[in-house]
This record gives sequence, C-alpha cells and structure tokens, in this order.
Amino acid sequence: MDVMSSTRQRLLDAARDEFAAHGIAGARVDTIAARAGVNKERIYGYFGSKEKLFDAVITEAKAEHAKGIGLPEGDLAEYVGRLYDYHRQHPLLLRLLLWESLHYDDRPVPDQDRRAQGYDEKIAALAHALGTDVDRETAATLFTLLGLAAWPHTLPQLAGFLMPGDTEDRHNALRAHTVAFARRALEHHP
Amino acid sequence: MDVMSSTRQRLLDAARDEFAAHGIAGARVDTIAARAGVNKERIYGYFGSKEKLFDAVITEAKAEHAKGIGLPEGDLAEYVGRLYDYHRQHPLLLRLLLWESLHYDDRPVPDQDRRAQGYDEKIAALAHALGTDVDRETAATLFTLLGLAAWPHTLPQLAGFLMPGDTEDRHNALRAHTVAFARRALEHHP
DNA sequence: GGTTGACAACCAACTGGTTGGTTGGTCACA
DNA sequence: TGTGACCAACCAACCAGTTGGTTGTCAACC
Repeated sequence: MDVMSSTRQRLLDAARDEFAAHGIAGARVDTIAARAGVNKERIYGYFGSKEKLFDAVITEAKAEHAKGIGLPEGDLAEYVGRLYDYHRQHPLLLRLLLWESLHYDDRPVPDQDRRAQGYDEKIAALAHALGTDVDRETAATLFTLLGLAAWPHTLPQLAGFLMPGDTEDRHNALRAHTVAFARRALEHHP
Repeated sequence: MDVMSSTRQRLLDAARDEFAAHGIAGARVDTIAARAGVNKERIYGYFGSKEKLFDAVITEAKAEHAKGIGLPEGDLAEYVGRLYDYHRQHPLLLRLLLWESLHYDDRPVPDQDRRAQGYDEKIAALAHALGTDVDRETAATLFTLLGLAAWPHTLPQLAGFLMPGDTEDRHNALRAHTVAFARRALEHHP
C-alpha cells in the first residue's frame, strides 16, 4: 500500500487495476473506492464520472509507456524486442488499450490530440533509422512493428494453445521469433 | 430479419451482435431477447446463463471463420491478405475474440479442446508450404501471420491516428503494406 | 492569542433505475 | 393427458451517482 500518496492518485492506481481487469462496463466504482481506501464520492469529486476516470487512467498509462520505452532508432528489430519486453512487464497498458478500443469501436477516442504528441516523433525517428521519408508508408511500418510486439500479449490464450508448455519458455521463444521476423522484413526493406 | 429460423438460432444471432458490440459485462440479456423477438427466459432454457450464451456465440463464430478462410498454402503472403479481408468483412469475430481474451485473461478459455481442431491442420499446411517441419517455430510463424492480419483491426483508432484520412484508402494501404511486410519476412525464411 | 467564517476534502447513508435470473401459467400438439 | 416451447410478470441484488453533513485548515479580524 502506498504510504503517502494523494487520494486522487490512490484512486487512479486502484482504478487502473480494476479497469484493466474488468473493462469499463465490468469495473465497479465501489470496488475502486474500497481498494483506494476512500469514499466513492471522491471519484465524482475528482473525475466526474466512471468513464472520465477511465480516460484519466488511460492517459496516465500512455504517458508512462511513452517515457518507459524510447524512440525507434538503431537496431529496429531490437526496438520490437524492447516493446515486447515492456508489454510483458507491464501487461496493464495493453489491456487498457484493448478495452478502450473495443469500447469506442470506430468512434474517435477522447483526448486524441493530446495523446498524439509522441507519435510524430516516433515516425520521424523511424524514418531516420530506415533512411526513408516521413510518409504514410513509414507510419504503416511503425504501426506494424507495434503490432508485432503487442500481438502475443493480445491473444495469449491462442499463443498458449498453439505453443503448449511452460509460459516462460513460450515467451522466450515468441520474443526471439518476433524479433527475427521483424528483422527479416526490415532488412529487405525496399 | 430472418424469416424462418429457430428461436435458438435467432438468440445466437442477436447475442453475437450484442456481445460483439458491448462485451460480456456490457451486453444486456433483455436487449438480446428483444432483438431476437423472443422472451428472455428462452436464453436460460437454451443456454443456461449469459456467459454460456457467450461461449456458444464464440464457438459458432470460430467455426464459421475456420470454414470461411482456407488453409495457409501457396502464396503465404496472400494468405495474410485473405485473412485481412476476412477481418474487414466480418469484424465481429475478432471483437468477440478480444472480449473473450480480456475476460478470461490468462485462464484457459472453455471448450479449448474442441476449438483446437482446425489449428493442427493449419500448422501442418503451413509447414508444408514453408518446407519446414511441424514444430514450435512453425506454430509461432502461424501465430505471427494471424497477428499481422488482425492487428489493423485490433486497434483501428491507432491506425486511423497514425494514418489520417479516408478509411477505405487507409485500409487499402494497410493491406498492401501488411502483405508486403509478410512477404519480405517469409521470403528470407531460414 | 483567540475567535470567526469560508472553503476544500471527505464520508455515511441514501436513491431510483437497472439487471440477471426465476416463476407460474398458457398454448399447441402428440 | 402429458410434454416441451414459450411468455408476462415478478424479484432481489446490484450499481452509478447524489446528498447532507462533519472535520481540518487557514487567513482575516479584533
């Protein structure tokens, strides 16, 4: 338990766990308040609604994510490996993104502009590393690399089913396979 | 509206839409019954519970999916393209899989054995097309190819954000990019 | 220094609409 | 007459959000 953190931050922490576990519809505001050790009314005082609390959680998680992994530069295949490791060590972020994606479907997510910031920089760095222009093709490449790294954590049951056995072994194998796959595609980039 | 279909089947159809749209926790059994045009009690008579109805929906959707797209043979990059098109034309399946994956987290999904059937065949076909053995590496390759095709439909908002503009154009570009990416990785397979 | 008032953080208790699931019975048909 | 499909009405638990009030803090004022 956090010895000294603000009520607001404890709500955010508790909400992250609850939303990552059960999604927007499945999360219970009473549970969040109880786990934060504060009264439920504080959620509405600080955030306004369950859904706005979710948005605040996502925004925070994405900011941490952007800080946690750097830009795509140098060995791009290893960048994919770093992304893979990040998702392995911080599984909540991807779960939050998936809940959000399913929830908003093809409607734009709130806060889109503010969450944009990091990506221009990433596309530019990737274009530099590839020796290409900053164009749609490079954006598509970035998107695909993000997907390669995230996919094994997106449908882990399917992975566990196609590659039975110990979870740790499977992850090691999948990481190596994913990095090698990305390397082959990137090395022969036109 | 289906002019002649059994009550059970109409419940399954209505449930597929509802679950794909809102997930297990977000779906409403009253809505499902109303859209099927039957009494809610029928859900419990036929399926037993909301969650068992969800399982029935998923099982049916996966069976259709397996039938709808063939085996990975011939041009494997085009197999990825076919998968991409399938997800574009039948977006409900992937949404159902994602809801299920998030719901069961790392617990095994029910019915695992019965849903297994198709995959052995797919791995064997892929091994044959690649000229490799039926081993974990081939399973990992299949898993990655499935992911490449599914990823743009998994986080469509991120795609729309990285590649702004018309949805149709973006899909055409992403499909071509994904197929080309897969081709480069597969052509230089060790 | 002590009193007062304003304000923000917080909480226990409440509310009323919603929800998954059940019950008792009608109807058609064998 | 018995049986299975079906339904209207019901129910108790649940849930997001609200309300009225308590407490602690801090500054203004005498």
